[in-house]
Amino acid sequence: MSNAENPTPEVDENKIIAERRAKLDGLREIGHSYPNTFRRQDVSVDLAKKYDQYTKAELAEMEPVRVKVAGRMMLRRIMGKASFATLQDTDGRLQIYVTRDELPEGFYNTQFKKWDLGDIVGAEGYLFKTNTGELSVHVEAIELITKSLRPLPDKFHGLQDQETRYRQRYVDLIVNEDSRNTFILRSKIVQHVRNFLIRKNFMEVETPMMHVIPGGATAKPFNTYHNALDMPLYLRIAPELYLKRLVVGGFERVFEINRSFRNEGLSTRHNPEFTMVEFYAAYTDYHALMDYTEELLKEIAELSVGSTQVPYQGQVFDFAKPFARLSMKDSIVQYNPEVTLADLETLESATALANKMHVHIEESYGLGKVITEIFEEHVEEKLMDPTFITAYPAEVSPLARRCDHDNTITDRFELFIGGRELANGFNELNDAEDQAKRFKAQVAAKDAGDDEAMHYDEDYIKALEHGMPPTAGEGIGIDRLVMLFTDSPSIRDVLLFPHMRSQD
RNA sequence: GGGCCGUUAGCUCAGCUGGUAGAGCAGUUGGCUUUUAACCAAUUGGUCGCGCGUUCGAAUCGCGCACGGCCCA
Repeated sequence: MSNAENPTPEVDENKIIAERRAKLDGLREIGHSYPNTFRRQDVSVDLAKKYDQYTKAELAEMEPVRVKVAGRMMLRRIMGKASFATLQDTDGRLQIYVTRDELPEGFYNTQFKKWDLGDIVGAEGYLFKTNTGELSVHVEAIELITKSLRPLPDKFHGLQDQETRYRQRYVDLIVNEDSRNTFILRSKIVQHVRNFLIRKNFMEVETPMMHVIPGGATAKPFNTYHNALDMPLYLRIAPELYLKRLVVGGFERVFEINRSFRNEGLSTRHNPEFTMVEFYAAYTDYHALMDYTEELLKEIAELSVGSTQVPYQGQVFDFAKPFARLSMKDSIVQYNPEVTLADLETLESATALANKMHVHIEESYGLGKVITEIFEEHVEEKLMDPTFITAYPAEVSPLARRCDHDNTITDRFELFIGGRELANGFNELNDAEDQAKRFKAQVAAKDAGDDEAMHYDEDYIKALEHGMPPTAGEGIGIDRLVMLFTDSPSIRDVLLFPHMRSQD
């Protein structure tokens, strides 16, 4: 709340708001503002489910169905001594029918007709159907529960302005049903992910969001500060290293639906804070995780769109068949016919290829990094139907276990759908000595100027030295998942309050 | 960071090659007891994102900035 010396300036007052404030003053004078005494007993969707099946005549003949409803008044049609209004409650809308002669003397003209669209009202009465067959409440008592001081957007066009929809999501949610449905579905998807993992015997945990050493991903962190401890802290870039400490501790199957923070630019695919789920399972390998992922996404497809054929921005992705599984090198060859596997065998040939394909590389890159850059530039965006890319170079996978028959690559995969990375999983590196070496290589890269490279996490090494059972772990981007299954072009469309630049 | 587009009434939008701003909805007033974006009549409402410039005159042209959208890096 703003403090007393600095009251919030009423900068954008206009005539409409002034009129509504005057109406509120009138309500206050009769001692009837912002009451919390109305107890709603019925909601629109339940009533529709139960009673929409009856005809006007049937409803008129049966024992009157008494209801008590509440909602925001979205539409109103005043026809002299009677009116219809449309109330919007949690999941739907319901029409009410109000007549002058059934309300207390004078109430209809001096109260009801002075209420505004956007006001929240409570009404009691009985159900009936109108001549045009709409289930409605014939009102016998009605009251204003919450006065709204600001006008709603156009009742027909809703709120179109993207910026206002993001900045004032509450208005967007009131007037745009699509937006409301997107976030309802997001909630269901998150719930499904949670239930899926619990069904697979994972345990949900919560680990620190403020890290002394940011780890678990290559990304720039946000800095913060603990005053009492007089120490710098970082907002987590990933929960990975804490979750694996838990596996060391004996919680062999854990997951965390986590908010993580990365200090990078904003785009249609990136928000500085984002949600993912990470899960780790001991005595399992990454093949099993790919199987889980297929199963989970197929279930979410059916939950979200009722089909395994998922439309996204004019395309359709197929979740019915097993996802393609392709090594990174094979994918480069498959999607770039002019390239051969031999081109990817040595640093020299791969560097030559990168130059030929206009892929930017640095002197310091090893073969694995060069191959990864080529993959990211010339394959990723072509991976439409769900595809697992496997065999990631060890050089770009500092936390993944090396492949038993080729120590330059790791037992790792990423899942791509619609040209976007959606998940990342691998057999976890549980060799403390190898992990220590990889951290040192990361620190060297950091010293050489790579500000996304990892720190050396001594305590994590200590944990691994106690012995971590062979484990596979995976992270799935929840925001991107929701984008996919709600056919949303921008991550901002699936974040209730996307980060925006300050308006001042 | 670069390119393109946008910003006009509370909302949705017009506003041409420069002549001082309009509609629909919402609001206000009146009419209407089964309406459906109700309807009919009258009516209020604007720092044309911000700043500088060109011009007799700028919502309109130029430059800069802010915020947003899309594309690219």
